[in-house]
Amino acid sequence: MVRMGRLTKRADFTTVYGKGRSWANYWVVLRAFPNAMGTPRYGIVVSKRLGKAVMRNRIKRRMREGIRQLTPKGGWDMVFIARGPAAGANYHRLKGAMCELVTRARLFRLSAPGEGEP
RNA sequence: UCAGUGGGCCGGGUGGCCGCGGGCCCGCGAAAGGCCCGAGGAAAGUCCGAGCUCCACCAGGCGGGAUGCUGGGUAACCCCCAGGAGGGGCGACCCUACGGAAAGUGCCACAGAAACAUACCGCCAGCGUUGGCUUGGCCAGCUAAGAUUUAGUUGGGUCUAGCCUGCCGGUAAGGGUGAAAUGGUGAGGCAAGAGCUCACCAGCGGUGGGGUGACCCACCGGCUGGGCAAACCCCAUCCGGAGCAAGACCAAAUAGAAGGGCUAUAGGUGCCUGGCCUACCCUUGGGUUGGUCGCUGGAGGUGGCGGGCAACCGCCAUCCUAGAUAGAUGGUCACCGCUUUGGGCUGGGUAACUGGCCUAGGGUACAGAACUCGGCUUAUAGGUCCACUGGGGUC
RNA sequence: GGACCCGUGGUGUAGCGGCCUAACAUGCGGCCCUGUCAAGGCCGAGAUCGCCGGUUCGAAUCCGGUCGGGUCCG
Repeated sequence: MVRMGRLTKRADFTTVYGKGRSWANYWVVLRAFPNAMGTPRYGIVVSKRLGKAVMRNRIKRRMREGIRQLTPKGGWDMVFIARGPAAGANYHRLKGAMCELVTRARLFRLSAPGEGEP
């Protein structure tokens, strides 16, 4: 994931948290809010409650890989928050959970249909 | 072969597809392309010690902290090595906050005579003494037989012996306790006892010898009075404080905001003093909360030679080996290792036992650099190597 | 990343090395009071003092280690 496509500042996270809508399932919470730059940006939150540093880094790497496989439409800031059961989920289950949330939020690009199924 | 002790090392591999960070080259370019590099033994806990940066600087004191057998190593250390002492183990070997209780203060609950000052109970009876009782002798009086005398009885004013009580004295052996009781055991000795004497052991002091030293060995001497300093403390040695969110620079931004103190006044990183420095300082409120540097080549790794018992040190050669910043070093699939459980086939051996192949299933740890090193501590599936100890068997 | 603080009944706090078999408040259970509830009164239960070692005759307390919570920084 290129630097431009990431949420890096505390303020960006606060904005998405405060003003954005949210969707959730058993593993992941998605919060999203439109931005002004026309390209999507992503953020990942893994709480310290999910494990030690090795476990948290593994979850973040799997979620980054999941985001890389998605092609949503631009102009939105999205924050994926891992919930407790995500610590025990493998990559495919996490990707499926993230795809489901993006589909429900109708953030997939219209020109690339059929990306919904994991 | 079984059980164990000490030390070292490894801690998955190969391939496909899709990706990430950094450096260099080529580009106008953070684009595309090419080449190279990219987690650990603990990266962890942040428990010690340093480098580095800032606090303007210097000196002294107070306060505080740390260490604590000896000698070395090191930049330094609560680290490491070697040795001593004490303790544990049959042994290889292991463990130890291991200075001082004759500098002072404090504490030692309950129990106990008593917890550190010597009293109490008890034991002894040589000498003196108060009172009482008993036995025997002596003396005096009375009564009976009556010649001195004998017997009985009364009285102690006298002596002796014993007992009780009190004072004085000799003792520290004994005193159900307690975690701990004034050296221990045995023998002699004594009025009773006691290192009072003797033998052995433990402790103390002295002399001589060995060792750099902790300490050890030998001889001699007199005779010995508790524990706790991870209680305050004393002694010796060491330590200024904070920490890379240290700190420096660039850009942007609010506002020239309010209050207070101003020539010995304010400030100067725990406090005080002195020198000295700054001229403005302090408090409140507000703004920025972006980028670059610090940032990775270092008490560095590997090999050889030399010194040293060792830790380690010196010289030479050679190598460059992570630098992220919502935080890279991966995701996924397949196969193979390793290990373990069950089943089947099979080899060696009389047997106990031991090996090979196939198949089904399980497991494959602890854990992620964040300024950098040296240590310590803690976590860790499994595997492997070396040296050694004890028991059993065979030759 | 760094610097610190705290662990004692369900909860919030006390607690001189021996009087600790651990105190107080609140909460909990039962009884009394009341027509009923609250308040009040009486009684009771509830703690391996986070865990593991060490010092001491003796540890909640002193000293190490470890685990779990929490706070602060520019």
